[in-house]
Amino acid sequence: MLKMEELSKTEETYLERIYDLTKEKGYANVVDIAMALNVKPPSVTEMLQKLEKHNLVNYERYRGVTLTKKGEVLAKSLEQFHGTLRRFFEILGVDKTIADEDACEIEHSIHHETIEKLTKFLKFIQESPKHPKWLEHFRYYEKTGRYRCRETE
Amino acid sequence: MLKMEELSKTEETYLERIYDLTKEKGYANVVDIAMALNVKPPSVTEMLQKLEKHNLVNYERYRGVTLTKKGEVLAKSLEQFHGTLRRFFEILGVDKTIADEDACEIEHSIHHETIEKLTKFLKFIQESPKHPKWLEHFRYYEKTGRYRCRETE
DNA sequence: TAATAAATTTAGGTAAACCTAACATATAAG
DNA sequence: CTTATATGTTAGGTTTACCTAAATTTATTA
Repeated sequence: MLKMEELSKTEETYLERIYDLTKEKGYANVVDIAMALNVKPPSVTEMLQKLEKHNLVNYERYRGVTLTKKGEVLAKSLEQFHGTLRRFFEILGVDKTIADEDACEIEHSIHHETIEKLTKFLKFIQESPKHPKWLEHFRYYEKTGRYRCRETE
Repeated sequence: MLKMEELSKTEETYLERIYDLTKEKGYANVVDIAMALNVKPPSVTEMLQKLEKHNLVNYERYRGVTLTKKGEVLAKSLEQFHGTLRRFFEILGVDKTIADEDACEIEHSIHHETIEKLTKFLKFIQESPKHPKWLEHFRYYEKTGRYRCRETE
């Protein structure tokens, strides 16, 4: 699997934004990255230089940025896990905006093993033949604190 | 609910360690906190001064530390959520050590709403009359990628 | 009780990630 | 094609959380 240990959480966050912008426009520019991350342009420039050192972006002063192959692979796997987390929180009934924010926070701080188990768990509950009923039961429990069906086993 | 927004993640982490040590020995001292958090004593002293400013600990130079009421209430709720997260990861099949580390990382970075939903979800799956069977099915799915029972609904 | 050892604090320094203000380059408009 | 505006970069500064080395205080023990 990918070695992400060497990247800081912040680097990963920038990488994802660059990936998103690149998907939209074919490249990413400083102002847009800054807006997306709620920071000022000089912070972006600084980070781009660091990302380039790590061979994650192709960066030319005063020109836009694109991801290297390595950067893209990493960004994709980050985004995939971000999605997993977000969907999981939404299933739990967390508000969409908050689910997204929390996914964003968490995706950079947990072990790969946990990511994998969570992904499998989400697939399990989403693809389960019992999925719709099961979810209804949870929603009911969530509101009332009681189990809808009492039959055991 | 508690306003945690004003505390940094690091402050919360120290608070929890102090809480643990206090439960064990009645108070916490600098060396033990430093060991538990894998930092050097001067970092602890610095943080204790900060925690005192926030009225979370009773701190006297060269003497030990104890939590204030405010600090204790906060530490308790942090620890409770830590436990919830850890148990959840363990249910998913994550290794105990990793589950604990990840719980520790996450507990300081997500919204209260998410914490609450997760807690309810954990109660739901743990107290469910179907709990043991349900878990078996997940473990089976986790290993084989297939659902054990095929009956729908 | 004086001397040594252990624990704690202070002083001063580093790295990451941010900022503002000033400067440089690129783009667009006259 | 030159100037005005956009965008991007550099220089230098801040904050947080860490560090080492050098005091200082407390505890131990000879």
